[in-house]
Amino acid sequence: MALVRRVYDRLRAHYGPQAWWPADTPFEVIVGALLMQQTSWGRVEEAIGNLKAAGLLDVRRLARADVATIRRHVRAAGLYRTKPARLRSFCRHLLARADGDLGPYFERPTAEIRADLLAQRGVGPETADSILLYAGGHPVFVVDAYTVRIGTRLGLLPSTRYDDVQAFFEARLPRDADLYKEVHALLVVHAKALCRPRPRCPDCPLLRICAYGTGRKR
DNA sequence: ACCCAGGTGGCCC
DNA sequence: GGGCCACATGGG
Repeated sequence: MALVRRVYDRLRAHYGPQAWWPADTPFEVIVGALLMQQTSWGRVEEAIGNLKAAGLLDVRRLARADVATIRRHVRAAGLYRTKPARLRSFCRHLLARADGDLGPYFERPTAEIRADLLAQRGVGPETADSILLYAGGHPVFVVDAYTVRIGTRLGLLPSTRYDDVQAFFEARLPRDADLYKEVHALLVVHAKALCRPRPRCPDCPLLRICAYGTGRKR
């Protein structure tokens, strides 16, 4: 049986269903994705909470707000000299491109949307794919540092380039957005729990799969 | 006092 | 193409 599938089954059995991304609306997912870079979810949650409390968690409001005002609310998410401006810039793009309406925005071929997202400042492959998958429901597999860490530790990845890792997983899983969401979420949860930079292997659910577990692969 | 975090863009060879 | 580096806050 395919290894990737087995990894998923074990993680799922160990950690249970994840139901990511935590957000009330697709727009909130987008804001979260733009803020999430190189910080922890708690900081993003705080930033989004601040925006929400200020009535700013809205495409038009954010598109019109002062960068300084946005910065005040999202400061805790770090990188405050880049993120606020990029957030506003992205909102302006959504207005120009789809009148701020995400329904139509996501009703195009995946590759087209992805190219459009990647053209925005501050949107790289992971952010673009997170938006596609978790806000738009498009079946693209999201790769992050954890995916690469676990994949490498399992001895699975011939290349660690983003597109290669993505293609690797997409080739080994049915093309299903909900499945992609769960697999990605489980990889993150597992990396946070046990697959740290210095791994703790004794009760790892991937024990006889991971090279760190028994010294054997498979 | 470190090191790390669900990246990205710029620069260098 | 691959390999560094800055970016900034807050937590362990």
